[in-house]
Amino acid sequence: MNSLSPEEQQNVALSEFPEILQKEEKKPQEHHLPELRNHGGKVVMRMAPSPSGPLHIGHSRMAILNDEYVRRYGGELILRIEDTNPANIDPFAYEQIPRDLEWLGVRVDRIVIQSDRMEIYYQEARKLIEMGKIYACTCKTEEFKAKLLKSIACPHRDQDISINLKAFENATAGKTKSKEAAFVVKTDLDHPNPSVRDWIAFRVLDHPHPRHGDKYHLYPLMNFSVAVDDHLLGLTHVIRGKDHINNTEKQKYIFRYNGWTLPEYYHYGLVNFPDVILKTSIIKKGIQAGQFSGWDDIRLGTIMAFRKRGYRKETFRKYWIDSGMREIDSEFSKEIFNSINKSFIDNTTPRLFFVRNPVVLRIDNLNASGVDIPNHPTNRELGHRHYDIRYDTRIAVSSDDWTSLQPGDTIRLKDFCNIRKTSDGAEFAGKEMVKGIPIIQWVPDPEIQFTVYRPDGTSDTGFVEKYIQNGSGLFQFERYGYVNKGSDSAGYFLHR
RNA sequence: GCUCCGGUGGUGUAGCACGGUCAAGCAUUAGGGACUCUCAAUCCCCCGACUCGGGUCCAAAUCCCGACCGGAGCACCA
Repeated sequence: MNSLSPEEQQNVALSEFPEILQKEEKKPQEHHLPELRNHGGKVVMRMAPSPSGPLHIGHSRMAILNDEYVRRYGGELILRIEDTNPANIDPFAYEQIPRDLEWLGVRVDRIVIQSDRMEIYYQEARKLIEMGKIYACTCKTEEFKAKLLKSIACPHRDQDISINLKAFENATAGKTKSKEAAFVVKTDLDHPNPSVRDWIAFRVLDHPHPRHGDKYHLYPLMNFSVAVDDHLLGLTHVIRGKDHINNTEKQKYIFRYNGWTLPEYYHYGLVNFPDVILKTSIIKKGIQAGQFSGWDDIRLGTIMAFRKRGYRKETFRKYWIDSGMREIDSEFSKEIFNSINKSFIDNTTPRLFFVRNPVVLRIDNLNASGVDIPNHPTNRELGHRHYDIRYDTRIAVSSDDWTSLQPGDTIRLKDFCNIRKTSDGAEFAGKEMVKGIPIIQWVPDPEIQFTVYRPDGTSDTGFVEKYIQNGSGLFQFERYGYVNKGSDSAGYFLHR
């Protein structure tokens, strides 16, 4: 069977086992996301990154999952920038996050910045204080924790509402010192999970905010502002990482006290990214120390870095849709990701020869006047490139190829001619294709030095064809890999 | 330690809500082959999994219990 050509194989299958082919025609097995619960028509969804830095590959999952569902059902996708911790903000992120999302093809309908909504959180807090659901606590952090661990109420828990209100006004007015007071949501002191018992909703913090300077002194913690916004923004479904499961439990108390309807929650499993640098704190330090060139350093796992290397946005989407929304933790597969990416680029990417660690040869008796090389093995639309060849044209090959040969060995310069290695150089060995001999890439009249930077921090340098100057974007360097051109002399390695 | 969640081939998943059509599908990787002036693409073939032990049932990957393993959270980060 294997000795037949593909068409012959097809024919045999067709005549002898028609049911096999029919079966395959049934469905191309497109992966798709499950239906959402209670999605009565339109949905309102959100993604909520903190502006500690640009988005990375991990964020892309949440962005694409949410975007996919809003596209499917219609509705609204909100980008909510969660900047209620002024100590962990990189102002650059405010502008870069929307750019990252746009590049990913995520359609954001509305941007909400939490620090612009402080008065709303204060208002909601006052309401809950008046309802007796939030109290001001002036315990020391350690005492507070210790008590909760034993399910013991702290002395402030039942103090008069007027005291709590007064404390709140003092705190918002900046009359309270950091750590001197916190505002706590009453939940259930007997809740099995100690972290859900009476959790802190606001903290006093004197740290300048990049957007608001010293205007605010009392900041909501994530669980409070998220709950309030999820309701006020009309969220119908929330999709986020499993690390938020416990937060969901806490947030539900705010919904319950206000009589608000809960959104449907989904939590996808955590993804482990081996060998990918994602932590913004590490990246920041590295950039400051000059170890990384910036947020788009190709050694990083940021969206900017993937983009710089030439990945297609479609790859992110397909990868995350394929991964689904299961709650199991998983490992990011670079192999699958790259394979998906290749399927998007292969047919439209022009080929070029690149010889790293080059050896420049003069070929004795070179008998040719010119050569045309196709830019793609099957896609004719990409045309071809032409070189004039003289008897003394110098030719570069990769030493990786050349040094493995013995004098007398013959190889073929792809799409051109055969050469034979001699004791001190090379000689012409005919133009006709000889089956079975190795075929290598080559560069005539080598002039253009090119360096390929690789994501592992290494680089390769050699000669590339001069036609690199005529194009931009992606090339496939034959037998080497895909490279995204940065300039006429350097580029970034994408994948094989 | 406590709380919660989860365990399908090397990797990513489908199936599990309503047990039989699943001696388990797809993709990727590894291997073999066809084709090919790339060690690419394409095509064909092939290796490979329901964590374990009990239970319910005519029938369990699917339901129940236990064990084991893994993950997350554990309070002034998001």
